[in-house]
Amino acid sequence: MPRQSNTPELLLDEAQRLVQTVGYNAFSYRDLASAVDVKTASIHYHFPTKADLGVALMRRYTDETLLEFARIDSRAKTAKAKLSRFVDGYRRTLANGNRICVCGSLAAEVNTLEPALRDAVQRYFDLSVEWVESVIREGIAAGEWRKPGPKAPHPAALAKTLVAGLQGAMQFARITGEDRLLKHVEHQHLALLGS
Amino acid sequence: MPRQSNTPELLLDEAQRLVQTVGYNAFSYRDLASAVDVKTASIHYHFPTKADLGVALMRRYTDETLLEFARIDSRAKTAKAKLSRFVDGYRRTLANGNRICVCGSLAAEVNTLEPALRDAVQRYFDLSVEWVESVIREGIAAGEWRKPGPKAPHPAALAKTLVAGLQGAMQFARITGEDRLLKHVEHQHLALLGS
DNA sequence: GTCTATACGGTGATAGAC
DNA sequence: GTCTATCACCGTATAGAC
Repeated sequence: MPRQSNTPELLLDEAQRLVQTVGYNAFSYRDLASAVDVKTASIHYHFPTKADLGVALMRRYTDETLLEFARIDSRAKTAKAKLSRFVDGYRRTLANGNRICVCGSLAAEVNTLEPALRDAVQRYFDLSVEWVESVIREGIAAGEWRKPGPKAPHPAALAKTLVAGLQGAMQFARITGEDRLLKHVEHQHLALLGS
Repeated sequence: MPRQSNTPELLLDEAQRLVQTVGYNAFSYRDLASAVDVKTASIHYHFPTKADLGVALMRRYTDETLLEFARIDSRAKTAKAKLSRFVDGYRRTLANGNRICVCGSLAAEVNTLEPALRDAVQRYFDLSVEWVESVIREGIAAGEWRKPGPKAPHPAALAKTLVAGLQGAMQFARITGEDRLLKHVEHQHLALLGS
C-alpha cells in the first residue's frame, strides 16, 4: 500500500509504528519530530493536539482495515480462506518488527485516552467482530461449517473470541517469542466450526 | 487476602490498581503519594526508582498467583474444576473496577520497561502457562478429556491460547462491555478438550 | 509549512532537616 | 520514616518570524 510522502502521512507512519511498539503514552512529539526530521511546532501545525494525531491515526488505520476486508471478500472464495487471510494480517504485523495491533496497544491504555480516541478503538473492535461474524455465518450457510449447537459455539461468540484471542496472542507472542500462537488460535476456531 | 497496612504495601496496592486501570507509564509517584497520603520523597525511600516499585509489584503479584495455583490444586477435585477456578480469577479481576491483569497491562508497554521488569512479566506468563498445561495433562490422564489428536489440540498449545485468550478477552471486554467473553473462552477450550 | 523561542506544569529523583 | 525544598529534564502546547 503506497503512501504519499507528505509530512502528515510520514508523521502518522511513525506514530503508528511507535503505538505498535511502545504504546501511545510512551512516545512524544519530540520522538516524531526527530524521526521525520521536522520540529515539534510543525507537528502541532498538522495535528494541534496529540489527541488529534491519535484520532487521525485511528481513522487511517480503520479505513485501511475496512479496505482489506473488502479486498479479502472480493478475492477469497471460501469463508475458511477469508479467515485465513484475516489471521495472516496479524501474522504480518507481528513479523514486521514485532509490532502488535494499534488497537491492541491502545486497548491497554484506554482509560487514559481522550473520549474521541477511545470511541475509535471501540469502533475498530466492533467493525472487526462484525466482519468476522459475517464470514462465519457465510461459511455456515455455504455448508463449510456446522451450525451452532451443543458442540459448535455461536458465530457471535466465535467472532469475539477470535478477535480478542488474536489480540492477546500478539501481545503474548511478542513477549515469549512464541511464533505459532496465531496459527493455534486460528486452527482452534476452525475446529470449533467443524473444519 | 488480608494485607498489612504499612506504607510499602499500601503503595503497592495503589500501584497495582493503577497499572490495572491506566497502565504503568500513565501513573506517577505523585499519584501514589496523594492516594496513600504521603509525600513522593517517602515513596523514594521505600522504592528508590519506579523500576524498583514495578519489580516489587511483580514479585508480590506473582507470589500471590502461585499461592492461588496451590490453593486451587489443593481444593478443586477435577481438572475441569481447576480450570474453572482459574478463569474465575480473571472474572473477579474484571469485576473489580474493570481492572485487567497486571501482566496483560504491562505486556502492551513491554518495550518501555526496564529489563528486570520485562523479565518478571515473561516469567509470569511462563508460570501461568506451565500450570495450566499441567492441569490439562492431569485432566487427560484422569480420563476427563480426550488425548491430543486430529480434533484435540496439544496441551501446550491449549495452555498458551487459554492464557493469551483470557488476556485479550479482558482487554476486549473492558472496552466493549462484553461480559460473557471469559466464559466463552473457557467453554471453547473445554469443548476442544472434549468436555 | 516550517522555523526559533518560550511558556509551564509534570516527572523521577536527591539532599538534608526532623 | 517522613518531611520540605529543590533539581534537571521532559511533556504538550503556543506566539510570531520567515
